[in-house]
Formats: sequence, structure tokens, C-alpha cells
Amino acid sequence: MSSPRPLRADAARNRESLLVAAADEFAERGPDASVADIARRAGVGKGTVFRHFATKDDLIAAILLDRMNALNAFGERLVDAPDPAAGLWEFLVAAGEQRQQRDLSFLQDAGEPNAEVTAARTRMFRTIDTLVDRARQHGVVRADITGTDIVLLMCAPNYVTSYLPGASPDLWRRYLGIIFDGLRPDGAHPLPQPPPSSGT
Amino acid sequence: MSSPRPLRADAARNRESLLVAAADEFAERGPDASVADIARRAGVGKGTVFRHFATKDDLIAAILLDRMNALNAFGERLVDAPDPAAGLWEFLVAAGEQRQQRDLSFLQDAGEPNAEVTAARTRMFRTIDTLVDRARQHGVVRADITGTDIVLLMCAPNYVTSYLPGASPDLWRRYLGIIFDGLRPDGAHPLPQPPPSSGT
DNA sequence: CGGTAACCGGACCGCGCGGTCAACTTGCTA
DNA sequence: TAGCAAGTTGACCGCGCGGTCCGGTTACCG
Repeated sequence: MSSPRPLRADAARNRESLLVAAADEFAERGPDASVADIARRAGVGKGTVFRHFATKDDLIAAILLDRMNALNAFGERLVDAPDPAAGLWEFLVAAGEQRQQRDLSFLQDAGEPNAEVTAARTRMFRTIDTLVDRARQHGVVRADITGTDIVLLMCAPNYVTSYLPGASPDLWRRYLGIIFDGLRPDGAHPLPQPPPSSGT
Repeated sequence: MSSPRPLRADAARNRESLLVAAADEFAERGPDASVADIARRAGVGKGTVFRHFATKDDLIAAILLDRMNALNAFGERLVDAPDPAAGLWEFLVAAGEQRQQRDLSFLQDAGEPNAEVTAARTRMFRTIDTLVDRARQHGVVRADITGTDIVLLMCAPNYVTSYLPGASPDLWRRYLGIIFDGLRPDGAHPLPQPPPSSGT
């Protein structure tokens, strides 16, 4: 549907180098990492960056697309897994590990919204919805929790630990544990606000 | 300790205008809001900004200082309140309301660490510590939770809802409710990670 | 009310950014 | 292996940023 020509060998190599260099650079320096630094880190000229990604925003979108597709693929495998109770938990752990390795959450809002990224996000939300539905049916999760709730909360453990830069790299698991306890049916108190509608 | 001379009337007025204009501008445009825009919003020249705050970082520090001192004052009042069980909850609600009104969390990491801000933060952490200690003693909060845990988690509800810009302005209360349920002793599961040490 | 120090404003500076381009190099194919 | 399209490069551009500075203005004090 899109590729009329395969990429030349060196070009494909450079594209891949750029994606990992950019991800590393963003993770280290934040959203203001410069294209020049990314190019240097990948060992290519600045012009090469813009040959592969017309815009800095496009580069960011390509990174997000890769990560969301990877996470979504993992989630889809979990939907058909034998143990439906553990599925949601495993998914949240995988999401946390991905973000622990390289926190690129701030890229979500960087630049203009991208159509492909939005589509991938929607796909992932659907996967999460079914994971949550199954978990709820099996009584692992309280009845008043929706998929959108989990979409929002799954980012929290890594976020909160980012305030303690020197802490253990596994500290996020502690807060995932606390939040997950809050999602369980046992001892749940009524919530002061209804769940948000699933869309944007 | 610091003010050998009182500020001239117009200077004091301008300083105040600048602080609120800067807070508004940062809340709307994020950490990259420009000093020129802030000056325009406050109705003063750009030079006036730098007369009051030598550096953009200093301006940010002044904003953070104001907010943390306000929140800390509220917390200290709660420490001596009659109902120790509700104290922690009320504090977390106040923190959430402050952040809902204007989310400036991203300013925490902006610029170099400032001594006064660090001191104010330490003071607030101590207040939170005593609030949590009292709550734990009264059985409102599970035994394996520390003040540092709450310091980290208190930012989460507003953060997660920021991913849904169109949602209800009170949605954060829902996630504060979920997290608080996770902090309660009833039905608590053991946590996979020990609490972080209280310091940085 | 007059003198003056504090204060204000905005033109100005250097810098680093995202993005462009034309000359050069290189992997692919017939 | 010859030819060429595809790919690469880094000098270059315009822009907007944080920060400076000095001539004009204004609130305060005696």
C-alpha cells in the first residue's frame, strides 16, 4: 500500500540507526533534543535525517509508532493467553518495562497529532479494552473500572518514579502494585467521578 | 535576611503581575513559553522581567516557591486538625486542586536546581511525612507506605488525566480515589519493591 | 515641590535551532 | 562493469530565543 521501491541497503541501515539514536537522545535530553545531535549520534549527516523524516515531528511519530505497535502486538498475544486473570497484569508490567528502559512519554504531545500514530493508539486502546473486560469478568478488577481508566493509569508508575532520579530502576513496580491494589474489587470504595468516555 | 529596602509601589505591582502572567503562560504553553510573551501578558517590557528575575530559571523558581509554600502552609494547618484520619485525604485533594487549576509540574525539572526551592520542597516533604505517619497510626493507610510514597503518588491523578484534554476538570478525583483505595490497609497485597529512601 | 535613585522599555546581540540545497558518492541493475 | 538513480553531506538560511543596556520616566523623601 505504500512502498513502491525497497530501500537501498545503506539507506535502510541509516534509517534504523537514526531511530535508535533519536530514541536514546530524546530519552536522555528530553523533547528538545536537537536534530543535529541525533544525526551525530547516529553517525550520519544532518541532511540524512531530513531525507528519511521530512520533519522532526515525523521522526518523533515514527518512534512512537514503533513502540506502540510493539506494545500492542504483545497485548494481542495476551488476549488469547490461557490465564485471563494474569493477562492485564502482564501487560501493565510490559508497558512499565518499556517505559523504564526509555521514557519517551513526553513525545506523546510533541508536535502536531499524526494520523498513523493516532490509528496505532486507537488499536492499542481496543486491545486494552478487551484485556480489561476479561479481567473484570473474572473478578480480578472492580466493576466500575473501564479500559480508558487503565490506559490513563498505566503511565503513572513510571511517571511518579521519575521524580526520584537516583532510585532503583525497579521502583515503578512498587507503584504499579499500589495502583493495582486500588483496582481490585476487595475493599473498593465508591469513586467520586464517573469514568471518562472512551474517545479523545 | 534579604530585603534591605522595600520595593517601590509600581515595582511591587509589576512583580506580582509578572508572577501570575508567567504562571498562566507556562500553564498554557508549557515549559517553552517565552519571556517576551510573559512580559506582553503582564503588560510590561521584556527588560522589566529581567530586572525582577535575573534569569528565566529564577522566574520559574519564584513561581514554584509560591506554590509550594502555599501548599505547605495548608498541610501544616492540617497536622493540628481535629480529625487526623481525614487530614491526608484533604491534603491530597488540595494538591490536586492546585494542579488542576494550573498544571506546572513540568517546571519542577526546568532549569538548574534552586536552593530556595529545594529547601521549600524539603519542608513540604516533612509536613507530608507527619501527615502520613498520623494516618498510618490511625489505620487509614497500610503499614508499608511511607511519606515519600505519597510525595510521589500525589502528582499522579492530575498527570494521568492530562492525557485526556477534553475530559471533566474533576476527573482527577476519580484517580485519586483509585490510588487512595490502593493505599488502604483492607485487601492490601505485598508490594514487589521496598520504599525508596526519603532523600533525593 | 524639587532632586534623585530606583525603575521601565524596547532596540539590540549572539546563539542554536529546524529545515534547505547543490555538489558529491555509492549501491543496484542490465 | 558501466551508468545512473538513489542516497549522503555539511555549509547555509531565517527565525525566535534568553539576556543586555542605556536613555527616558516616575515614585518617593526631605
